[in-house]
Amino acid sequence: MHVTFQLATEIEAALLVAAAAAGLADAADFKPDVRTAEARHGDFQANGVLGYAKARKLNPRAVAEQLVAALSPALRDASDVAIAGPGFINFTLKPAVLLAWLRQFGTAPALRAGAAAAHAGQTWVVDYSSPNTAKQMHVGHLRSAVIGEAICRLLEFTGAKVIRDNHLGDWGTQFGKLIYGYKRWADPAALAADAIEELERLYKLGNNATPDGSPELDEARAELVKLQQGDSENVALWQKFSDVSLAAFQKIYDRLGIRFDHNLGESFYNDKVERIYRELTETGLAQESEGALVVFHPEHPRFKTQPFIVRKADGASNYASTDLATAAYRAEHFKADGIVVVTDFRQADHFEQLYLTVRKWFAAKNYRLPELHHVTFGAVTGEDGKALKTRSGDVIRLKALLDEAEDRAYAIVLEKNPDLPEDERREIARIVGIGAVQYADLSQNRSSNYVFSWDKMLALDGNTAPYLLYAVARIHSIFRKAGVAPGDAAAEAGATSPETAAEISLARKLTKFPDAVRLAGESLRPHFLGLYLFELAGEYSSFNNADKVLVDEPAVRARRLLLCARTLLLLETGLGLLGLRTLTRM
RNA sequence: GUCCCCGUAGCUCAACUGGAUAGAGCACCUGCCUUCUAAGCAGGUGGUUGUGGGUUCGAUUCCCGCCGGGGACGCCA
Repeated sequence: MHVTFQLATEIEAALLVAAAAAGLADAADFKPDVRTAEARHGDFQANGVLGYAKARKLNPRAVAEQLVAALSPALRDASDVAIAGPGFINFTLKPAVLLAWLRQFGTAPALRAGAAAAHAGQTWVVDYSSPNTAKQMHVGHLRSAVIGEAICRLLEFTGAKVIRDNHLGDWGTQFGKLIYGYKRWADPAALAADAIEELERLYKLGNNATPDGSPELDEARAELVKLQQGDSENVALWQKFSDVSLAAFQKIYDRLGIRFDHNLGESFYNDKVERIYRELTETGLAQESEGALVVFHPEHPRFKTQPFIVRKADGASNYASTDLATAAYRAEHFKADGIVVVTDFRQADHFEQLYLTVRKWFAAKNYRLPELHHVTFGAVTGEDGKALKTRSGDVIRLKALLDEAEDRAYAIVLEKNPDLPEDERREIARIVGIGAVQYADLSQNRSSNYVFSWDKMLALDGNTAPYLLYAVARIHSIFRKAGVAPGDAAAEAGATSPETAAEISLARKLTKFPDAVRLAGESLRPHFLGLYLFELAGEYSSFNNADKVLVDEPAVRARRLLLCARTLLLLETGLGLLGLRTLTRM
């Protein structure tokens, strides 16, 4: 039997054929709207009949009956078809079809090939994490990094060439103060021990020593001017700041499984802004206002009066100028088909103005316009809704958060599995602890603020990474005991179609993986995949509890081993797409 | 003042972008380990989806008005 990766798409196509065959009035306008259904209704449901019938003042159930009568024999053989409610068409796949799908998409390459159609041949630039240099990363930097990496992996899996670009905050007035502090108070021993810690201290000293209106502030500004004019000493210092910062960031990124292709920060675009001023002016988009160069958007309720300032009155560039230059660079140099920027929601206005401007600018110059996306999330705050602080008043550092996560996970491992070797306990603690932190951000879809809580971030019960990892570990355990590798062809050879309620329920869930990946990829919301994996792990756990795998009957054993192998494949693949590592034992 | 986001069970969150009886976890209660890992499974208690209208076959979802929380609004990024 032939099955496709996206069964929903296959059913949708069959319904379109049926619409034409049934002679529906303007059948070409009929949109089947097939989606995954709640299990009690079937595997997939077509909702399109309702809207179609309503627009033409037809009885939706009668239209549904016409369509069902005209369905291809292949689809009628493959599924139970039922008309329900006001006019839904429900499709429940037969066990033999479930088995066929599981056999056809039984390997990682097969899954990847099936999913790759969505963004095949496209190049996407993803801009995420983007911390400021010379400062430690804190918990506020976590979400962009975790969500951004998951989006990268989803885009790659769905066929795109992904360019990971860390748009560092590595330019601006703060460097004058940092250089001022560095030249006076730098402690070589502290720099050697923990460079970024020392840079933070020097920045604070520099900042405190240069209050508004002071001659010290003029000196700090002079340092900045020297840097901008290419003074060799200051440029060398700036380079050193960048180097030690990136090295420190990479230690965090390594723990999160992140590696950037480029670190093109604001400094990279600093000399690419003249063109922006010129082209925005010559296309009539920008105008002088109070000495600055600004863009208004007359069609917009607020941006018709709220300016997008692309050049300051003193002639200097700002965030807007470099972001415009960045968009052009990504479109032209990387030939991006899509650009994704991941930041917290407070920058929503800025990006709305930016993208409005880019669209008009590119249209006026006849440049090829990539898809432009701003992926937002809520800010991380303390219990009081204000910026997050520890008891001592400092922000919580990302390193401390990850350390704490591993420590808590280690304590649980010691309690649950004291007999494992120490090395393995540590490895489990790393994967479970970091995974819990990642999943805390990937399991929810909220643009409201995120109130930080250690217990929430490091929760190990319920809808968390450990629950998913535990299901993975249990499946590995079964294969260890069976003495075969997951996916072993001989072990699965005699598999029959799923039969028991738990087998069928699990098999049905497995076939929904493509829909979860599609949904998460198209909407750039990884939590849809997280939700699916959680539900899949739940189905597996129920199955694991209800049906013993390693039984004597060869056909039953084979089909259950197949179900285990596919569950493992999809859980490991899916968790990998979210950026989590998995275990074989825990 | 203008505009944006958010408000769902005691708590933390879902709800496939308008679909069917709004679902999970935590907490609380009842069962299940001589049986592939109990970091688990089965079940129970818990809802006027902030609020009042509107749109329609159908609204947590869209529109309007309130209430509450957060945010952005001319030279920071």
